[in-house]
Amino acid sequence: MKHEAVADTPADPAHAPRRSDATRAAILEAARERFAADGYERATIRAIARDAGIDPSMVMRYYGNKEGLFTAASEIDLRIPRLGAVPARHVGAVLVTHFLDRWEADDVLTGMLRVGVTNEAGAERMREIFKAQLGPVVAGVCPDPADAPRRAALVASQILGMALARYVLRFPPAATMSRDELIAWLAPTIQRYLTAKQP
Amino acid sequence: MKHEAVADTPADPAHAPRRSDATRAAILEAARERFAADGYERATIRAIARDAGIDPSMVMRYYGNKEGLFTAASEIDLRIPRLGAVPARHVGAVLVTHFLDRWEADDVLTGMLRVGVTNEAGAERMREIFKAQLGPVVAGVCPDPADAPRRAALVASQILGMALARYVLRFPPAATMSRDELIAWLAPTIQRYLTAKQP
DNA sequence: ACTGTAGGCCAACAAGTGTTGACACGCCAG
DNA sequence: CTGGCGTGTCAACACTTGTTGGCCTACAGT
Repeated sequence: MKHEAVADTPADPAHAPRRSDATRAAILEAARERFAADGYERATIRAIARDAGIDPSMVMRYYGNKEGLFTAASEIDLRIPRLGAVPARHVGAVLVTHFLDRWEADDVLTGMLRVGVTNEAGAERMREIFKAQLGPVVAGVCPDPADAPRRAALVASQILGMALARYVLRFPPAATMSRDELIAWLAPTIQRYLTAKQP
Repeated sequence: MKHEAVADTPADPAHAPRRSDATRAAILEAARERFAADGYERATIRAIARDAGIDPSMVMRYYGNKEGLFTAASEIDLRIPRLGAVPARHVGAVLVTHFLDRWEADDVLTGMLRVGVTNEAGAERMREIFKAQLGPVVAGVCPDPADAPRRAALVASQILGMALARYVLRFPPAATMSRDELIAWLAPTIQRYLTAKQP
């Protein structure tokens, strides 16, 4: 309880910059990489601290415990683009392209997937992220907002499935297929899930 | 090295039945459940042994080490049906239906997914299984055998993505959607991946 | 009946885990 | 200058992990 005032939410944007901000950022970056590469259990606090070049006890002081660190490290923005501007017939292709980009931009999404599969807190985090960020976008382009959640789930299943096969499991054909070919195959699927009438 | 003669491959079908076969089976069953529920790291040998009602050291004697146990516990048969008999236009629906059945029959596939995502040996195992069991079936129904691997990867991505969303991550809409509705949505996707001309 | 051996349990090992508390340095306000 | 506080290290804790070796029991072959 001693360091409570220090350890509590650093998310306050109006907070004065602290001298330790660089360390905090280094910890977070190292944590993201380790969680992405190893999953929750095998990503040890000691390894993360070593990567960040500091003592493991600092991680505890700044983030409370391992779960707190994970929570802080897994604040994810899918950065889904506005779909209002793109022609309704192309939203599938735009979405697939975006997710391929997003997945290759950094290893945050791979980490989310690795942790979400073996850790209930990670799974809950994924549900929140997709509900909050993909849900509204789907609701904006599908015919009847009432079945937007179902359509979003279908879209998520295909997007996540491809990411799983290509970036995590590394199925040879999925991992080596060209980006354009992949888009050509997946875009119609996503398009149909988004806009086709209920089968 | 002492028990080498006992610990070596029990897969030999012409082997005399041993008194310990019941114990071996109990260990394997407990291991499958634990791996499925907890993933590789959190499924401890001690917990598996407790479930099987024996001492942890027995696991070591019969399966060498944890990885050997996993190898033995993850011999998986997808039980994909012969598609030669079904009309070419229905293979998508048949395949989706089968995989939903197979996934709900036991928790072996969920375990495979949980372990494959965080463990390289598990990933390799998944690649083998899908290549050996899904590959030939796809090659049998798709127009040009040359691009069968790509089509199989696409099929796998959608199948695994749905299993991930529905059975592992438990996305609310994906987990609660009715089986028939799910088939109606997914079957055309699989059908297209299998038989449509290259886009 | 006797003996070897397979089946099983117990206790322990070394290593690694998350986590904690005490202590040292250096900055900044008073 | 001096005190307090933020930043950081060190050493240790209690615990769990995979794994090992010794010992006991009971069955099977002779």
